[in-house]
Amino acid sequence: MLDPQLFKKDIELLADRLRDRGFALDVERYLDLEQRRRALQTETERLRNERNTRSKKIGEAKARGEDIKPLIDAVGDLGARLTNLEDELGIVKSGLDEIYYETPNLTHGTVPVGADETDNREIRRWGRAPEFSFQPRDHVDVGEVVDGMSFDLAAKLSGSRFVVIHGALARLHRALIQFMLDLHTTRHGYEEFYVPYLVNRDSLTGTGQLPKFAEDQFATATDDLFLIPTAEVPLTNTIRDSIIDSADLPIKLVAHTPCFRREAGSYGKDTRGMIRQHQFEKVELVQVVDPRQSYDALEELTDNAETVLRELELPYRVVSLCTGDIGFSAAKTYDLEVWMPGQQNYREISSCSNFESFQARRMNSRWRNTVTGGKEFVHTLNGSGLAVGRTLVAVMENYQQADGSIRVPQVLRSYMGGLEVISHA
RNA sequence: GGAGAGGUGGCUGAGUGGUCGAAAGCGGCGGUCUUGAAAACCGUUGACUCGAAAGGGUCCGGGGGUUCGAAUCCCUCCCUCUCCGCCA
Repeated sequence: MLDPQLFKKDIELLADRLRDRGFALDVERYLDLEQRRRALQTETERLRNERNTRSKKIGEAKARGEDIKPLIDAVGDLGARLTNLEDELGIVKSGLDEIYYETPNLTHGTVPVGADETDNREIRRWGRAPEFSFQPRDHVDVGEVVDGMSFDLAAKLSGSRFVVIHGALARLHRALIQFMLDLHTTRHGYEEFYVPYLVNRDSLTGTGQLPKFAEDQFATATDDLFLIPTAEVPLTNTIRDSIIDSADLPIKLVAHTPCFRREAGSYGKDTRGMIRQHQFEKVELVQVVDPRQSYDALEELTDNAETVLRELELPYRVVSLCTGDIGFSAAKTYDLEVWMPGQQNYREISSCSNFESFQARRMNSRWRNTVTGGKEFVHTLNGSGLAVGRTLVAVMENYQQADGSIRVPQVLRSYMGGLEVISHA
């Protein structure tokens, strides 16, 4: 949520800035609602004041033992008028809330302006694409050769966009998780968290998935709970409705969780393999910081995620998402894209964002500024460190050998009982 | 799932229809005393919101209701605790 003052002070300027990211702010509707809100609120508060004053007088008169009947009669239909006004005000306010909660964040000045992903800016590249003396397979074929991955079996159990992994490949998948968690907790200063995978409406609203993106969430039928689309939701919401001591900043959290996404509207996209699944594992990094440090924190967090790829010796590039491609809640986002030999292309494997105070305002998460003494909104950040399923895919494709076997990356061997090559799951 | 007890300010906790945004204690802040500190004593101390200010409004788990008036009464949901049942 943006600062409502931005709407009040100069709505046209705001609308103009939001246009960069392809969002059409309904200025007319806002102005109409805000004008009515003002009038209704003033009148409602005036009537409440009158009711409060009269009621207090009745109480005083009763205490003195006077006849209060005439005073009660004099109140008349004040209560009914007030109820009507309050109802009307409530409707206008929920209209305004809709605007506030469904308006995306403003982007940072360094974010490239553009319409779609073709306007994203490449920041840097690391590593060199491996050269093969044979035609490299994609991960589906590699998985078939080592017999460790089944989409048919998953379809029988659940449907499309699921996978069953077994044997040594399943262990490799688990090794990636352990490796990532150990790296971030021992070298990057994050505290490991175990969190619920089902969260309530308030949590999803806090981080920005609701109300606008309800169709992307898996919801339970009888309880108002949702499967988390990312550990960002439970991790970031740990600071909801709280005031943080400045000495406790920055807060750096990491968790491994499954992530559940309906992938509504991506029916024709990435249907082959395990690139886009309804369920996947992710190790997520979250930082809560002093607003003055949030852009330094974004660089640090991005580097934390990159370190995973460098340690795994997977070639990648860093891309700054443009205004037309950046997510709803983010002020600035770096995507990490890993080289996929099977597709001869870079594919997103991590997304690192600074949300500035957008989530903090929704969550009412503040810190006590020791200099000014005031309570101010914190800045929140998060990033995948990394998406485990896609990392498995990247390892399978980059480490494949002519016979279809997979070399185990050096840093993972201790997690694999010393295994160096997976030739059959 | 069944039975019961609760949810009040940073914390503990009083308050069962009216001058209650709320006693008291603890904690915090300021002061007196002290070389300094502790103790003691005195004072002070909730949040949000509208307003230039004066001042107004809202908030006693969430939502709804009764009433001129609700922390207090009623309904409903959520959460915590105790006992029983079930269970990884």
